[in-house]
Amino acid sequence: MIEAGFGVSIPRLYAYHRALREALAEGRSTITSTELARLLGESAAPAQIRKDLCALGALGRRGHGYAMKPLCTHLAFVLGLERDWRIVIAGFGYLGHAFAAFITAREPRFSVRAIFDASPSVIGQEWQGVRVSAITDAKRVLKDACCDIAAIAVPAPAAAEVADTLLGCGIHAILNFAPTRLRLQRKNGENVVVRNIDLAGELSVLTHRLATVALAQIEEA
Amino acid sequence: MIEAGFGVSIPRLYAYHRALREALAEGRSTITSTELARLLGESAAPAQIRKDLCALGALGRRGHGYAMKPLCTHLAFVLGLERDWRIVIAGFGYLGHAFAAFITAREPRFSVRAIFDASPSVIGQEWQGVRVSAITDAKRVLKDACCDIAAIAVPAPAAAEVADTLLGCGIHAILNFAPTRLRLQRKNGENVVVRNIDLAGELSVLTHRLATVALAQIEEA
DNA sequence: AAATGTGAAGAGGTTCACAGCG
DNA sequence: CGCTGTGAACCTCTTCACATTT
Repeated sequence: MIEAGFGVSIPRLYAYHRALREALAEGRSTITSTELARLLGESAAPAQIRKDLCALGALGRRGHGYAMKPLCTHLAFVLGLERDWRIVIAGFGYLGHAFAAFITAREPRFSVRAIFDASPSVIGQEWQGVRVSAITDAKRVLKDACCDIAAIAVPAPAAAEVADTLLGCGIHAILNFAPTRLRLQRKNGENVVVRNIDLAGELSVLTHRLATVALAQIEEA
Repeated sequence: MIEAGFGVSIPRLYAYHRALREALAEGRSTITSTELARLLGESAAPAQIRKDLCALGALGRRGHGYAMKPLCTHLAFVLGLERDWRIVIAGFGYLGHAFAAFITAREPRFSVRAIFDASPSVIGQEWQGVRVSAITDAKRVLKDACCDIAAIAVPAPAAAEVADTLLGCGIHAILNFAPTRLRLQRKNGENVVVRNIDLAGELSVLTHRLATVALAQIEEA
């Protein structure tokens, strides 16, 4: 029914979903592609929105626009956001902490069920009722916690090994904050999803632009 | 000399730079596009690397490969990483803290020079010698601190206003962690560069894939 | 012989423009 | 008449294949 590579960008669908959720709170019941585009800002084109939504099945009424509530529900379904998800966090420094706090506060359908850290001073502590364990206990802890998604927020050198351990425990989705492209040996054909969040890489885009603009201005003068 | 949109992806250049820096530590002095691709993992193709590097000016020797040190230096120059950069952090919760700790520990050329927060209990505290101020003091604080790049780690509703304030104080580059696409009124033609880091959006890519795979398996059976 | 530099082919995603419906 | 749905044009980025150079 729903294919993986059907030419729609998932982050974009998520943006639609978020905008709709916010607009729904204001009591509107129907919306056009043009209005939705305006909500999303300059980056969005109406034609793009129509094409995306159309790819999920015709959800609009010509001449009227889209019924917001069904659309929002359907987007949530496609994005997998109508389910609850259990998260394991590997690396409970500031970043792991920040991520835990973020999803707990903001995304009610995500819950942190397991936490790992390498530091003996952190192991044994509790966060919101979840005990921090050593990664060597991963197998035992995850058998009970039954997590779907892992967030890796450990130092770069440890990331690859931690990722392999987690995959071995049945994790199939990874959000990787460590500044390394994880190269996972995709054993026995299981498919694993990884998203990398590369802070230093993003920063370098900014510095590149700043440096380039500065150069251009010098040249101009 | 260096153009902005010359068909090269900056994150990719940054990945090359990082890989080279790591490889340099091992004492090699020359590297081929194929070897570099192997260092980067499955995502990289030798032809792509050659094309990218070629676009920066011919830096290799046919039959031999690329001299690593000059290449690394040149990449750093293009990325703007040979300069020092001053960072202001808006929002000093876990995420702001995590970002501050990350760049301080890992990126010697980036330094946190100003911190803002809305909470009275945080304002007045110090972090590594930097005092946390109220955003209302932005003008005064930033006049002294002279920052280049802002990281916005405040709650979504506050993000747009904070961003505008910072732009008004001469900031031209923003790393935005708030789950909102910032719509900046680009006043008087100044160009501002924004990178969004959308944790919830990245998560939704994972949930989408997990949900889709689960569906496919049900269908199979 | 070996690996770069690069035009040409290809793939993927975006925008256009208009037919089709309500 | 208004807005969706959608094939076609378009554009950007990636991959291929080979001429070129050391």
